Amino acid sequence: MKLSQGVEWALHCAVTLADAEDGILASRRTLAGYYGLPEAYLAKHLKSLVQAGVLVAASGPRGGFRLARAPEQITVLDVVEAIEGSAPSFVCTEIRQRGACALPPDRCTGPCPVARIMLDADRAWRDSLRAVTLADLSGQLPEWAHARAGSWLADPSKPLPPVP
Amino acid sequence: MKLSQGVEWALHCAVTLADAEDGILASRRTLAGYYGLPEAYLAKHLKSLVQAGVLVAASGPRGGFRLARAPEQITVLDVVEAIEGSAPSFVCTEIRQRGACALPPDRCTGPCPVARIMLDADRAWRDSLRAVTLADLSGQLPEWAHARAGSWLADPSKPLPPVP
DNA sequence: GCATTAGTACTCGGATACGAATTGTCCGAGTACGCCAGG
DNA sequence: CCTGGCGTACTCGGACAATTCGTATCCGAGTACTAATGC
Repeated sequence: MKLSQGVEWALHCAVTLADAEDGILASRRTLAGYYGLPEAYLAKHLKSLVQAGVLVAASGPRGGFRLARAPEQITVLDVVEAIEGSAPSFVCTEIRQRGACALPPDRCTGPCPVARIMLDADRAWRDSLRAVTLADLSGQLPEWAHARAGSWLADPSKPLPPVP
Repeated sequence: MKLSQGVEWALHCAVTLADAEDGILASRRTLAGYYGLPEAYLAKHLKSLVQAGVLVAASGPRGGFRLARAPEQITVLDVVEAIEGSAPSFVCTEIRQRGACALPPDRCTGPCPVARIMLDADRAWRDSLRAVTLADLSGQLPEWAHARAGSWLADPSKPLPPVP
C-alpha cells in the first residue's frame, strides 16, 4: 500500500502546468528543472500522463507538454490513476471457494463480505481524490507563486520574479 | 497502489478464527487447509498478525493461533495494517523546496496542498476500514457457515456438517 | 530580393539495465503430551 | 497401582532464495526553425 514516487511528481507538475500561459508548452527539461527532478525518469511519468489523456504532448523545437483540459476539468484522481493505474487496490481471488472448506459456487452469488469492505474503502479513497481538481490545488497558492511558475514555463532562462 | 495478497488471506483467516470455540487454537496447517493456501507462506503473514497484536500464538502440540481480543474489538484496519504496515501511502518529499524554483523554507510553514489532499484520501480509506470489525464481517455469514468453521477448527479430521 | 531546400537542434517515445520489495520456502528452537520404568 | 522422568511429535519463529515491480537511464524517430543557395 505504498504509492509510487511519481505520483507526487506528476501532481506537482500538473499543478504547475495550470499556470502556463496559453500556447506555452513546457518541455520535460523545463519541468524537471523546476523541481530539480531527474529529467529522464520524469519523462516516463509524463508519458503516462499523456497516454491517460491528462496531458497533450508536441514534438520538435517549441514542443513540450500542456494540460489536455482546463484545470477545473482534471481531478487529482485522474493524475493518480494515470501513474498508478485504475485497477482497484484489492483483488478478490475467491479463496472462500477453495480449500477443504470451499463453499459451493451456487452459494457465492454475491461478492464476499471481505471484498465488499475492501472495495468500499477503495471507493472512499478514490471519491476523496475525485472531489479535488487541479484548479482547487492551484487556487491554494499565492498570486506570486503563479507568476513565478508562469514566468519559468514561458522562458526558463529569464530571471524569476522575486518572492515578496 | 496494489495491496499485498496476504491481506485477503489474513482477513479471511481472522474472520474464520472468530468462529473458533473457546480454548481452541488453530494451527497454521489447519488454517492453510481451510482455504487451500500454501502453509509456509501463510505462516509469514500469521506471524505479522501476532507481532501486530491481532492474534496470539502458542507453540507445541495443541498450539496454534487465536484472536487476541473479541471480534468486536478488532477492526479490519487492524488486520490490514498488520500486513501492509501503518505508514501512510503517500510521503511528501517537499519537492516544492527543491529545484530552480524552490520556495524558501520560511514560506512552507504548512503542509503543501498536494500532500494534504493525498493524506486526506489516505485518512478516508483508513476510516472506512476502521469502521468495520471482524464481528461485523462474521455476522454477514449464515449460521451453517459458522458451524462448519467451528467444526473444522476444532478437529480438521472430522467430517464437516453438510451445506443446507 | 524572394522562394526553395537542405541542415540542425530540439523535442517526445520506446527499448533497455539496475535495485528493492514482495513472494515463496526451508530448517531450527521450544513445548505439551504420551509412554515407560521404578517405587 | 501410582508417580516421576524421558522421549517424541507437533507447534511457531526466524533465516534464506526467486520473482515481480518500481526505479533509473539511454538512444532513436519526428518536427519546426534556421540559414544558405539558386533564381
